[in-house]
Amino acid sequence: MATMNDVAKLAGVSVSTVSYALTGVRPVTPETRARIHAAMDELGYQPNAIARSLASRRTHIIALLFPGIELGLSGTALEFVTSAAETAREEGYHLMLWPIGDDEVGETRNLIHQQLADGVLVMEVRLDDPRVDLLRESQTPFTLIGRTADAAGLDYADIDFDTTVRDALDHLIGLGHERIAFVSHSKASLDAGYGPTVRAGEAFERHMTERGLPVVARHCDESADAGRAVVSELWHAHPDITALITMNDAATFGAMAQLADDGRQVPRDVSVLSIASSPRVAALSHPRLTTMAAPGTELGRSGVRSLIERIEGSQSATLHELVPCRLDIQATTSPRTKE
Amino acid sequence: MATMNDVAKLAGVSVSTVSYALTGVRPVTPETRARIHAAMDELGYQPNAIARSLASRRTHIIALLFPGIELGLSGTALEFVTSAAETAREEGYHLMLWPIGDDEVGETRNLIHQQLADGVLVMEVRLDDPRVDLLRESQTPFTLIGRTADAAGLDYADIDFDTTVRDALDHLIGLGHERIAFVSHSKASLDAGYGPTVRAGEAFERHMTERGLPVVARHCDESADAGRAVVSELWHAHPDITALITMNDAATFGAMAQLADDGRQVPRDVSVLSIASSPRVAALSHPRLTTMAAPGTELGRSGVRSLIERIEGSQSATLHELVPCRLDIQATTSPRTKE
DNA sequence: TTGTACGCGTTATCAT
DNA sequence: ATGATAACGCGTACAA
Repeated sequence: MATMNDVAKLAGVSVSTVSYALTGVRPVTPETRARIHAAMDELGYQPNAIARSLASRRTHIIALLFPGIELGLSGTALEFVTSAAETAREEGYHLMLWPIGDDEVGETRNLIHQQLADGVLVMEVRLDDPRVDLLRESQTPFTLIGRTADAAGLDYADIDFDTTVRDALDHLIGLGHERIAFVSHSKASLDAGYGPTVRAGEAFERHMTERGLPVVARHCDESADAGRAVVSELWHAHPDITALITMNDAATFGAMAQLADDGRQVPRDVSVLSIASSPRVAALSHPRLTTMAAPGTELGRSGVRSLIERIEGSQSATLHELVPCRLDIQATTSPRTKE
Repeated sequence: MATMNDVAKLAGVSVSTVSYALTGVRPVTPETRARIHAAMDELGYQPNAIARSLASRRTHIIALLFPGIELGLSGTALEFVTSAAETAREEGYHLMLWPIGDDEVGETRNLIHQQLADGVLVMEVRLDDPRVDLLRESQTPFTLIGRTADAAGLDYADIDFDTTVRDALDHLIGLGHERIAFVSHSKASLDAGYGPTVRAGEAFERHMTERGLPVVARHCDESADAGRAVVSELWHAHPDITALITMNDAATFGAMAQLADDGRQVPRDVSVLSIASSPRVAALSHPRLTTMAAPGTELGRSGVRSLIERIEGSQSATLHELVPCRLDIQATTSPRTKE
C-alpha cells in the first residue's frame, strides 16, 4: 500500500503538503496540487483511515447500541439500521454494530473507553435506561432512538406516540367507531419500561378518556397465539367492540385469524388498525392491513445526522424529534356497520 | 483519558512493560503485573483501539458488504446480521456496515484501501459478482455469504439449496403429492444471477425430472399481488396441482390469500411449503406455514468465524459450508386428498 | 525480567 | 505557499 510518504516523494513535495492538498486545510498551488494528485493516481493512494484517526483524534465511526433481545420491532429494525448505515456513509461516517445484551451493560463502558467510536446511537431505549448515565459520564456524544422518561437535555429521535394514537383514533372514530380496544406489547415490556408500550398505552388512555369513550386495553405477548387469546378474551368481556388498534405485529396476525375463526369479518364486523408496524409486514396480511407505519427510515436518518452534528460541534440546539406514524389506509378499516 | 504512559508512571515501570502485561506476549513478574493492573484500575485505563490498530496493523474490524436493494430476504437478513455482529463481538471483533448499492461497486475499492477493516463479509452474492474480483485483487481476506458460480478457491457459507429442495420434495412426495409447482423469486433476480433464485430453480428442475415428475415453475415479483396472480395463472394452466413450494415470502402470503379466495382450502386441497423463509414471518400466516427456515444465524456465525481464522492466518482449509434449511412442519402441508 | 527507542501513517505546529 | 518535525498511543525488536 502506498503511503503519504510515497506520494510526497513521487510528487517532489513534503508529506505535509500532501496532507494539506488532501484536506484543503491550507492553500496549495494548483500546480503542486496537480502533481500530487497525479502521484496519488499513479500509486493508487488512499489515505490510511487508522493513521488519520490517531492523528486527528476522530475516527468517523458511529456505534449502534442494540440489545440482543428484540422486543418485537424486528420489522422496523432492519429498515432503521439500513437507513442509519446509509446516512452515515453519505456523511462520511461508518456505522458499527454493538449488540449488547441488557445483562452486560458494563461492556458498553469498555467499548466506549476504547475510543473507537466518535459517538453512539442508542436503540430500544427504556424510560430509565442505565446506558444513558454511562454515556453521559463518559462524555461521548450520543443520540437516543426513543427516549427516557426525562430526556430534557438529551438528543433523541422517537416515534410520536401521542399523535400516532390520536390520528389512529381520529381515523376510527371518523368511521363511526366508539368501542375501540387497544392490543399492545407484552406486560413484560411495560414492566421493563419499554418506551413504545408505555407511551402508546398512556396516549390511548388519555385520548379515549378525553373523548368520553371507555378505555379497553390489553397487553399481549409477541406471538400469534397470544393475539388469538386476547381477541377471545376481549370479545368475551366486551362483545360490543367494533374496532381494534394493535401495536404488536405477531399478535395482529393472530388476532385477524381468531376474528376469522369466530366468524367476525374484517372490516365489516371489526376494523383493525395496526400501529407502529412495518409496511412490509402489513402487506402480508389478507385483507391487507390498514396501518400506521413506523418511521424507521426517518429516525435512522435524523438520528445519525444529529449525532454527527454534535460530534463535529456544529450543533446549537438539542435534537428533540418526534415523528408520528403515517396512516396508510388499506382494507381492514371501514365505517362501522349499524346493527 | 488515561494512556499507557500514565499507567506506566503510576506503576513505576516503562510503557513497554505495561504493554506486555496487557498482551502477555512476554512474561511479566506477578508483582509488577499486579502493580500495573492496580494502576490501570485506579486510572480506569482502557487501551486506545486506534493506536493499537496503527501499531499492530490490525483493526479487529470486519466489514459487512450489503447491497441497498434487498432482494426479498429481509426477514432472514436481520437474523443474519445480528448473528454476525454477536459472533464478531464474542471473538473480539467489531462488525461495520457498508451499505453499497450495485451501481457503486467502485466505492468498495476505496473503502477497502482505507484499511479500516481486516476482512470483509459479502452478502447477497451473485453468480458473477464484481465485488469478488475487487476483493481478490486487494488481497483482503473475505468470506462470501452465498457463492459465485465458480467459488472453488473462495471461502463461503451458503444455503444448501439442493438438499433443501430435495428435502422439500421428499416431504411433499411422502405425503402423496406429485403435481408440485414452484414459485420462486422474480425473473429480475434470476437475470441478475441472484444465487438463491438460480440454484433453487435448478435444484427443483433436476429433482423433479429425476423422479419423473413434471416441472412447473414460475418466477414471481416480491409482492402479495404478484403471488396472487401467479396462483391464478398456475391453476389455469395446471388444474391438477396439489402442492406448492414457494421461495418468496410476500408472494407466499398472496398465494395463500388467492387460494382462499378461489375456494381452495389449505392444506386439504393444496399443500403449501415455504422454503428459505424466516420463521418469524412464517408464524404470521394462518394457517401456520410449514416452512424450511433459512439458517441465517448459522451462516452469520460460521461466516464470521471463518473470516477471522483467515485474518489471523490460523486456517488451513477454505470454508465451503452449505447448510440446508430445516423443515418445520406446521399446518399448511398434509397428505394429498384422493378425489 | 525489564527498559530504550523506533515505527505505524497522519495531522498539526512550528518555521521559512 | 511550502517544509521539517513533533505529536497521536501503542507494539515490538533490541539491548541490558
